[in-house]
Amino acid sequence: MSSTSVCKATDPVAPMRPVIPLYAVARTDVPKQRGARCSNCAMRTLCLPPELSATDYGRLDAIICTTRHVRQGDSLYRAGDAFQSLYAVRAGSFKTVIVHRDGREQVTGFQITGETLGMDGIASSEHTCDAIALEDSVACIIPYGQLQKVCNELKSMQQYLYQMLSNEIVRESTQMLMLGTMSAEQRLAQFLLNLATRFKARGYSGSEFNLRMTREEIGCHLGIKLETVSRMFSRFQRDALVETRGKRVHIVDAERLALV
Amino acid sequence: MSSTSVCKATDPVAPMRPVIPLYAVARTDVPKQRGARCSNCAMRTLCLPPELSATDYGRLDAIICTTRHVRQGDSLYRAGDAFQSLYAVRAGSFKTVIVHRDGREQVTGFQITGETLGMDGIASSEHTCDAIALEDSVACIIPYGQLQKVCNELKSMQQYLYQMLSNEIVRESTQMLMLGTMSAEQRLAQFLLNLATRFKARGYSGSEFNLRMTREEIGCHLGIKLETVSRMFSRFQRDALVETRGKRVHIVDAERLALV
DNA sequence: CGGTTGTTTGAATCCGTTCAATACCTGTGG
DNA sequence: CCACAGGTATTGAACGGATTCAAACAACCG
Repeated sequence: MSSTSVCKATDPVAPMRPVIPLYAVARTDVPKQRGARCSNCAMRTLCLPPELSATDYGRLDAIICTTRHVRQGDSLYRAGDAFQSLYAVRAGSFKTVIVHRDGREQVTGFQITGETLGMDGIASSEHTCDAIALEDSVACIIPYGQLQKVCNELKSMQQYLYQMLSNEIVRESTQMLMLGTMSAEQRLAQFLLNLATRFKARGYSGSEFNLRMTREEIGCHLGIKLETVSRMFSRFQRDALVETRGKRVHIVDAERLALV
Repeated sequence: MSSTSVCKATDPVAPMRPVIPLYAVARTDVPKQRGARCSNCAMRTLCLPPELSATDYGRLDAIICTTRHVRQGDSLYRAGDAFQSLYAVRAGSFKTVIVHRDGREQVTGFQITGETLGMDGIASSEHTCDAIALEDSVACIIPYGQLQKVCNELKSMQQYLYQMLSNEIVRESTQMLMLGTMSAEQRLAQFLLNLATRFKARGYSGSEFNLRMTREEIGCHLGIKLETVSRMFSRFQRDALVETRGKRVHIVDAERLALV
């Protein structure tokens, strides 16, 4: 999620191996801040195409020059906001939520370091969901108009953007499969294994981590009630698949968990 | 869905007002066929950006020159197939299905005339779902590589492609909301109203139409069992919201149906 | 330290599933 | 043309997984 230098530093777990060092980030909630550089960002392997030259990075540095600090619970953008930029999570984590007229809420995704936000806004020039910080977080601002210009000259970047959009489509399809066909137990198992994979890809432990979201937010993502989430955690504990203590998660037997 | 000249012509309902005339299409299942022309296709307002010049259309005609006829039940592409083209439905209709290792199936969407297929394949150069024809259908083949070239010269087309991808993301988010938060009754109501809107946008009746999919396929899309779909149809009938006779649907009271 | 928020667990209830039987529709072949 | 077959749709009754409501507990913050 974040390096120890960022945010509240109350996390004694995930950053034990700070494999991906990040710049120190002031805790003040300054809306924008210069100084971010793609060219030497530790996250660049996650949000940029792999084969970029030094001059390519220079071009991106000229575009993505601001970051935004978002306090826990605050929004990066809200449904209805004019779409102007994509965002990359530089530190911390977010949830994206769509709210129906009648108040129904669905968490459409959780985004951690190196993942991208805001692609829903391209269609209608308006965001269709809220992006809320799960902890004090930092996002890189990627102005869409300028990104397009870069894409016109940098074909690999253009291709990468198409792929990111398509990836989001595939991710959501998978989530639909989960919501449409799986039991509460299976949904939670898949959710934990998916999170584990993403943490591992970032150099953190894939078996021990801290959840940044509440049981309610997990339930709202998986289409089940928070009580059910809690019951399933208890069941996993009983069956020696996962150990939990509050937000702390230890996946004991990933293989069996996948077969639930 | 299709004009009377296409397919089995067993549909006495939807094409009663053939507002969108289509070219006659031979019933033989020829894999590819020349002769399609974007410039004078009746569907062009649906799958292309609005403000194109004659020369712009000429460019597209040079690219999208083949169509493919797909028999009911046959696939346009399958999960694992190499991604090479996007597809636009020219006549008929399709469903897209993801199949989990364990056999679980989820219908991620239904595509009718003028809608687009295949965007899931961009991410990994492989399709991730099956696209199956619900009736004898015709799809325009849009070679992705060549489309990219056109996009590089035709900015409005490029923007449109980005928007189409984003639109798909938004559509899937909405579907997730449905799967995650709504009762069986509400899901079916929303589904029917959504279909009605799309038919209406194509010049057909928004209150009377024929379903092209079975109860099982509807259920598989809505995350409920086919028996439940049937029960909800019966409930709507009892409450004078919708009248059905097999695949024939008449939405009697759309306002109340939306409030279910 | 007290108040707030988040988590766990139990018991009763309910919605959707499962299993099963019957009816229907459509295309096929006698 | 009618009868038949096979897939599709409807309906009932019993069951079960998830929800609801409620209460107790734990963790966190000012």
